[in-house]
Amino acid sequence: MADILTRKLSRWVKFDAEERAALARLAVASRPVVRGQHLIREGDDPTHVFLILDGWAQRYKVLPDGKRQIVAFLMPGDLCDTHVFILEKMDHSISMMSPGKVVSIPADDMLAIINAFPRIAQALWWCTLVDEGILREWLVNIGTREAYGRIAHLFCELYVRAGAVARGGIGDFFMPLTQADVGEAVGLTAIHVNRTIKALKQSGLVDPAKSRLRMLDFDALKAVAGFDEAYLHARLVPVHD
Amino acid sequence: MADILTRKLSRWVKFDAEERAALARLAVASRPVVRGQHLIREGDDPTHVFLILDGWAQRYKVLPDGKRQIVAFLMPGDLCDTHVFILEKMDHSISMMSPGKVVSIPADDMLAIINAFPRIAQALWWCTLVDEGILREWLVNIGTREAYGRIAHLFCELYVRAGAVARGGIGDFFMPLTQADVGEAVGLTAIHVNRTIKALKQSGLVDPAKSRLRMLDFDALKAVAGFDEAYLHARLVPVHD
DNA sequence: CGACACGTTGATCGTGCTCAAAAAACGTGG
DNA sequence: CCACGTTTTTTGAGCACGATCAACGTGTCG
Repeated sequence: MADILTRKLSRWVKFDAEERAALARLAVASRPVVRGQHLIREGDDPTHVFLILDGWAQRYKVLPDGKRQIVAFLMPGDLCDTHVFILEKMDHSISMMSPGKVVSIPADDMLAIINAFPRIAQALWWCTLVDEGILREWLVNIGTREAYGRIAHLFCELYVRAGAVARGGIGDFFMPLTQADVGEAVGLTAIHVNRTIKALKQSGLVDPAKSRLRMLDFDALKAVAGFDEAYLHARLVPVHD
Repeated sequence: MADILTRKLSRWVKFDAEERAALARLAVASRPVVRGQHLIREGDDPTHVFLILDGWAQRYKVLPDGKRQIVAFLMPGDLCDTHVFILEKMDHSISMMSPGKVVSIPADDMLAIINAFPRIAQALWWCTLVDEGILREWLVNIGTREAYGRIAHLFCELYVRAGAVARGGIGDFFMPLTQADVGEAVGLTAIHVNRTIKALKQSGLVDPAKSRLRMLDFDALKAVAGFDEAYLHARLVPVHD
């Protein structure tokens, strides 16, 4: 169960037994978290790194006028910034979007494993670079696409990242976003998101149910989104849930 | 001249003589580059890291329909992704926006210095985290602010990052962006950027000249932009140009 | 069963886009 | 140094995507 991190990192680097053991040791003390619970808040001094074992989280910033912008979604296997603890203050918050399980890894443990296992360090670097790539792609998404393609693109990304891609481009996966969340992620009003999703539904591309997204025609969705998954730098076998 | 990197990194970590020497050795073989010249292109296999010694560069992605999105501006002292070479393929391009000078650092040299000098490694991490913070802030900017505040925010950031902030909030600094560049960075049409800059000018906030931006009232600009520089995680003395 | 979160819909308004064109600034070669 | 082409800035008019305001439905859980 708790080897999600190992499985994720194994996409890029093949580990030996010792490395696997070291990774497994990181994730021993998991704790349950409820929906809406914060892992860390803007302004906090980060002393730990969080590993999501189960559930989805969101990384976001709030403006003085109350507007929120979600800047990332975190899913099982994702590590919240391998090195945040270098900074003195978080410049954003992270909260759970669904109940789940997380592990808090002390900075020292993180540094120790990085120093002891260069191949693990490299895999973690890979993750960091992929996260940055995702951030850039979100910028492209918000900056250049209009609502229809923008939401389609987000759905494509989540589908791939969730490791849920199935043959035939038809499937169903856990996706605990409210329409308001989608809006805050792609820079649209919840109302407009609602209308746009309705259009996507009517085009026979997706069919959102409670906390799930049913993918009806992934190829068509990719086409309307202009989705090219190269930026995810995925390799080897995807993780399944 | 070539110690810009050292000066930048010294914002966060104080180096001893040996560390300074190692950093200086990285930047020996600089080469001149012209405006528009590419340092690396999407799809390339990155084998080097680039250090900008002089001039500004842009990091961007192009969509099939020809739309461009600039995802970062790079200025003197900036390193283009300490670890890109881990990836097999660039997912974006980097080109010069002005003539300048750059250094190509082979991956091995980069790794060597990181392994030999933990404090340098830490400073580079800091840079990476700041770059990510900037990316997140851009997302917030495009996702939540409308044109006026959006462009104001970009100007604030560039002013601070250029190390040009002067007492009184009045000053003048090198900023080689065309209005089209601004548009591609913040997700607006060049035409709308033009009208919006006109408004900023008429409000007495800024006054753009050829390749320069004259800051007329930084405090007022910060106010309309909702600019909070915490995300730049700056410390100690800023670098001056 | 009642409260609250989430989804859905309508009507209207406005920011920013599109298309079109011209003026100004710039760079390059004769 | 001026002529010329190119890039950049500027302006106008009309349109559309998405925001805003205002309800109302629907589901879920205590």
